[in-house]
Amino acid sequence: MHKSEIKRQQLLDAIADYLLVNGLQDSSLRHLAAAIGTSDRMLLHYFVNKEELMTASLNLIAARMLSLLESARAQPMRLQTLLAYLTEIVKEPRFRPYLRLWLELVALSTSMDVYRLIARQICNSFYNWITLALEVGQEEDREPLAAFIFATVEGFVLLDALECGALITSGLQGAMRSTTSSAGV
Amino acid sequence: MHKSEIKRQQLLDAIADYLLVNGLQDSSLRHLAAAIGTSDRMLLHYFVNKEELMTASLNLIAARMLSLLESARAQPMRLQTLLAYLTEIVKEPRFRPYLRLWLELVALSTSMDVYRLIARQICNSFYNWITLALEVGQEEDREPLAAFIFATVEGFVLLDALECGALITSGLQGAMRSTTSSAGV
DNA sequence: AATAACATGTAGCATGTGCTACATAATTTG
DNA sequence: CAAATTATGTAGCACATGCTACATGTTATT
Repeated sequence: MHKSEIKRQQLLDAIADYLLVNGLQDSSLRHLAAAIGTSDRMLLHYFVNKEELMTASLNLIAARMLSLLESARAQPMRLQTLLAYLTEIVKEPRFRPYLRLWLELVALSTSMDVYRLIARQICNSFYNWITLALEVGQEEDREPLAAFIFATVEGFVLLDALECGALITSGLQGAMRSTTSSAGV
Repeated sequence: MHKSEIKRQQLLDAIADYLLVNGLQDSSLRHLAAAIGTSDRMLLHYFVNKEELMTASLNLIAARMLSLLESARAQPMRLQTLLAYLTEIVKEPRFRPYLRLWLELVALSTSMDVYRLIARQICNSFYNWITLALEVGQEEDREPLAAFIFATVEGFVLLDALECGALITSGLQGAMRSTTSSAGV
């Protein structure tokens, strides 16, 4: 790998860190550059324009996120256990920044094409992860239940962003009740 | 009500419409003004600054949303029925713009203080609405189940923004299975 | 060592944005 | 009707942003 390639990767890494902490709003070239100790001039030396920079950074973030997910893989679990497990994970400091950024990506993807692709990609990573992490009685239940868990957990991510911790706790409790007995029927 | 108050309300109404269609990204004073047939100069004549304008518009949107929710109220339903009902509602054209905007509000609220308050407010409207729309066997189940429904439906909103219709359908199906039998235990 | 390729700094342009200053038309009010 | 208040236009400022031009140092290649 050429030296410039290495430098490029270092820049991307630093930018990814910045975006995870600060979100996508305060990410002008000058801000980014200042935060990682370089200049806007340099960023445009290593990337053809801002769009390429952002795409590359977000792809890196998506990749990191995927490996984070993989590192959190355990034995397949039943619906209830998996839900509780994911609810805990969602609140972990190492996951939260990624989930926040993902939320922002989804929200922005409706009006900014650049973000849609990556948001979808991360969406698929999540869904696939859940699909494999789920232990089901009948195989035909797997995909629907995974999608259901996915939605519920994403709802928790959203509530977490609003700092509605109480609602999450209560919500998980609700999920438990609704899935143990026939409480909801 | 003074004439200028009326005009102010008309402007707010038009701006609310614009925001619901175009989101919060392309909402510079000049854009807003052009879209509703006036000038940035006029907007700053009726509002002290952009922040006040946005706050007022978003409050109006929140109020509209609340009355939309009220108009969708029906007899209290059991968990499963309510989930299916809400899943339908989420996709309705008259609701979708509000949900999209709400998603954007939540995503931005982590980095922009202005939006946090309104996002929380709408959050509470939703939750309260669900709480009352739910029919439970035991009263102690109400709040947890409401929070659970809330999270799941918000997850659907998020998936809807990504145009993952298939996942929503599948997810609802999963919710059905998990709440009817002991599939998940 | 000479030359080419790359790295980095300084300055600036074009555009967009929130907002203001100053002026004039329109309307209300005494 | 005169005066005061309100509405609206035009111009522009100050700042941020993506990006470019030009120059100069720095490293690599022959």
